Amino acid sequence: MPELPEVETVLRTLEAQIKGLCIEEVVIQYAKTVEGDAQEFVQQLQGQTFQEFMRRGKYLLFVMDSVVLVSHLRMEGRYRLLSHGEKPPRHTHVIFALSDGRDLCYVDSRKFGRMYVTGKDIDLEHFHDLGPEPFADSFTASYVYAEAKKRKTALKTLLLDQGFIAGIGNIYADEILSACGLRPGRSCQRITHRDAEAIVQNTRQILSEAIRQGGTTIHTFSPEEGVTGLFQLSVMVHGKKACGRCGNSVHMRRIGGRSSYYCPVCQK
DNA sequence: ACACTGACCTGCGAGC
DNA sequence: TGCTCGCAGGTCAGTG
Repeated sequence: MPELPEVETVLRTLEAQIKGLCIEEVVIQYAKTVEGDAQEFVQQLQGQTFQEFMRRGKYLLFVMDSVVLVSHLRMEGRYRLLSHGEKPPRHTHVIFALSDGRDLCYVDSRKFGRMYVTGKDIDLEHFHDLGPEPFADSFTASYVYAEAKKRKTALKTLLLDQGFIAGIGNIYADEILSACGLRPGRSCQRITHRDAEAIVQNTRQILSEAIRQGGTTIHTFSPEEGVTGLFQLSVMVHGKKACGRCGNSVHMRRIGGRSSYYCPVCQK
C-alpha cells in the first residue's frame, strides 16, 4: 500500500540507482498497465534518459529528455532492478532495458498500477486534480478548517480525498487521526480550529518521520534493495489490537468503504 | 454538486 | 488437507 512516504522512498532509491541511464528497450507484458497506445508508449521512451525524479501525491514522475513517464503504484506496485541476465520476478508487467545492462522491472501482483507517457509541459499544481502537498505552504490550518466545513463526510474520508490533500492513504489517515485524538468517523462539520491545527502538524510530523524511516509497507520494497520500511514499528493503531499510546483495545469499523482503526480511549 | 458504491485484480488467511 | 469466501485498498466511472 504505497502512500506518500513509500512513493518518496521508491523515488529516492531509483534516483540513486538509475539517474542518467538511458532506456534502450521497453517490453510490455501486461498491456493494461500502460494507459493509451502501447506502441506509442514504447516508441516515446526508447532512447530517452532519466533526467529528473519527482513526486506529486502518490504519483511518480520520471522526467526524461523530451517526455515524462508517470507511474502510479496503486496498492502493490513496485520497481525492481535486475542485474544483467537475472530473471524477472513473478508479476512483472513492464521491463525497461537500461543502458548499463540492467533491467528495471515494474512488478505488480494485483495489476492495479498504471503508467503513461506525457509531455514535459505538465501542470504540477493541477495534476490529476490533486490538492496541496502536505509540506506545501498552502496546507494550513485555515485551509483544513474551511474545507472540512464544506463537507458532510467523516474526517477520515476528508484525509483520504486526494483533492483535499495529496498523498495520504488508509494507514497514515488512521495514524494522523490517532495522533490528533480524533475518531475517524467524526463529522467534518464538528471540526475546531484547534483540530485543524493538530491535523496539519501531525500530518507533517508523521509523514516526515515515515519518510525518514523509509515508509511502512514491507511488500513495496525488498531487503535486497536495501529499503525495509521501518515506520511499521511506529504504527499506533492501524491494524493493531492494542493502542500504541494507552494499551487499550483498538476498534475497527468501516468508514467510506475502508477499514478504519482507532482507540476509543485516546480518540474522541 | 456532492456522496456513496462497485470494478479493477490477485494473494492470503479464516473457516468449514 | 483442500476448498470457498471475504478481505486488502487507490482511483475512477457510474449511480443516486
